[in-house]
Amino acid sequence: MPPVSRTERAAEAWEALFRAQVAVMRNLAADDVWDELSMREYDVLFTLGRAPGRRLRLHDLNREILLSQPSLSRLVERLAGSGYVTREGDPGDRRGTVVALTAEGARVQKSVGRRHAASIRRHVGPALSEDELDTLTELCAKLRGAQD
Amino acid sequence: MPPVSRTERAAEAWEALFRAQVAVMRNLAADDVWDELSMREYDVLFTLGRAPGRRLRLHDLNREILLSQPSLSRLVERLAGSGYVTREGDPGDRRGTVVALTAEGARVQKSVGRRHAASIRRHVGPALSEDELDTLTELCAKLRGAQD
DNA sequence: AATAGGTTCATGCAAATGCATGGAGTTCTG
DNA sequence: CAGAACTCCATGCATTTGCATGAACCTATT
Repeated sequence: MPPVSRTERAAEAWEALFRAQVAVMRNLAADDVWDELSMREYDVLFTLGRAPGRRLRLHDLNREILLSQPSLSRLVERLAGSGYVTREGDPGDRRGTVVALTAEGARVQKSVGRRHAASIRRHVGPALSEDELDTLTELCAKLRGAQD
Repeated sequence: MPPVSRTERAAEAWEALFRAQVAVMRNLAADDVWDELSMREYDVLFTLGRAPGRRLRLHDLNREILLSQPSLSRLVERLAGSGYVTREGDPGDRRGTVVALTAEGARVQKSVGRRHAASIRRHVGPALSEDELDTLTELCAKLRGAQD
């Protein structure tokens, strides 16, 4: 067996992470829980729900969501049209737009989230031991923390 | 500290994996290596390059690529227009379309792939130790293997 | 062997996405 | 403090995507 360089290990790890994400995502997407919200819409509402005051600047939201700035702008526009979020100017920086989760948005997020969590339990839970799940969480957090 | 259920561990692990994927992906996308191919196009050419005979049925390709069947069909159509792949009927199953990497397609894939690998080395390599990279690879492979 | 049911792929069409750009506001600089 | 440079967001426009559907083919049942 030839020696494996750090570069090769990094490439392997990323490849494995990416493919695992694709495989799991496909199964999660196939589960019948996305009747009220698309996955991306859910991601936005979920991220807002975690934020202090259930509100975020559009720009900050954009750092969590893998979507271009104009696309996120329009996704939020649609969510506002559905009554799930509101958009108001930031008094502290008048360029900014603050996106806030509404009560209805929180309700829908929780409703979908409950079913989504069950879906994750089914697809991810049985794949690894509890220790392995913890290790995976730790390594992914570390990897994420090292970005930019 | 309250006890943590298996369901919660699974949700945490998936959340961490997903967020890490987003963060790394963002950095990889920002690197200046995508002038000849988009990331999705690269993914298709890369996947074909690994396949036996550098060719795959469209349906099999679709299992590796996170894209709907019609979208992949048209992405392959565009790649064929660029001369990077060919499409021919499968003699064994005349419903099928076999997508094959051309020499030019392989050349472009390698050219982009070299720079992409360097990009991965920079963004993923320093984040974890070599043992941790190996562990991450192993856990992701196991997770992926447990899907469907 | 005929028919029903399933599989694989392509196409019409509406919706979503990204890029380029511009306007409004903020911060930096000399 | 004037103006240049930068930041944040929205909009026009072309491209890409997904959904619904249909055509062609394969397979199983009787």
